[in-house]
Amino acid sequence: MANPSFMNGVPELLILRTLESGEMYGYELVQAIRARTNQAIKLGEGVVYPALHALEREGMLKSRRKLVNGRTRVYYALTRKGEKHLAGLVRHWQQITDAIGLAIGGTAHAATML
Amino acid sequence: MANPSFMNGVPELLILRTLESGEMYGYELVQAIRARTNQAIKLGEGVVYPALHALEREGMLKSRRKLVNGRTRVYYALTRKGEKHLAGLVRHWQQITDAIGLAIGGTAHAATML
DNA sequence: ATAGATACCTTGCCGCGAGAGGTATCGGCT
DNA sequence: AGCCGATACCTCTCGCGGCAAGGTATCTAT
Repeated sequence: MANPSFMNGVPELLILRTLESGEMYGYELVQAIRARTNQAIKLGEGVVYPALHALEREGMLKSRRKLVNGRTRVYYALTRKGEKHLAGLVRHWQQITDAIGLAIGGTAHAATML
Repeated sequence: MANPSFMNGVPELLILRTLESGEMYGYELVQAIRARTNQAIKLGEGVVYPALHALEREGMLKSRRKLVNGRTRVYYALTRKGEKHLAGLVRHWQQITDAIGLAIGGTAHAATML
């Protein structure tokens, strides 16, 4: 409860970051993330939609409904609060990966990577 | 079961990688990881010990008991299988972080540098 | 003697992420 | 007309990883 496993919140991070380039709707977001990560990370709708709802509930996002071709789309956009939150998440993620990269990369012998 | 949340297995990775520089016992491992990550990542004993047992069960590690100063220590060392497994984990982790770094780093402008 | 470090271990909880399933509309194919 | 795949939204439940907390025992220093 206090420490939600230092590794969590990546989907949240990805969603928020992707939304930084402009408002998007859920379905679009799912594919955008897939594309942005070169298919390496595929968040399903079962991850994205609930996250979107939670994020909006917390005031990180605001939504507006739009009717396009008879289909309803719900566009989400970052709020100021969401932007600040995102900055923190990015910083945190960078810390984590730096730390792990340190532990993984540099030890006794240099890795023969790349 | 098929896809155990692309983010999992980091403790496992850290443990295996730390063990690469030589055999260690659980308690030592906990502190070593703490130190190697500059206190950024602190795996508790409740994470490390079960992981160690599982890893041994799977043949990634082998252990030997050693008596030092009247205290029992269980030293764990990588097996060949463990080494191969570790290599895979590292590769996978690099993919993930590259992908996320790509999505996070390059906002609008593509970062497909060669 | 008491407390803290060393060293091992297990239990139970919980939240995240994933899959599967559900509704509905649109377009293309036959 | 009928069908299917893509588009677009949603929710439920399950599994499991990671964590805190708790439990045992020995050694050392006060």
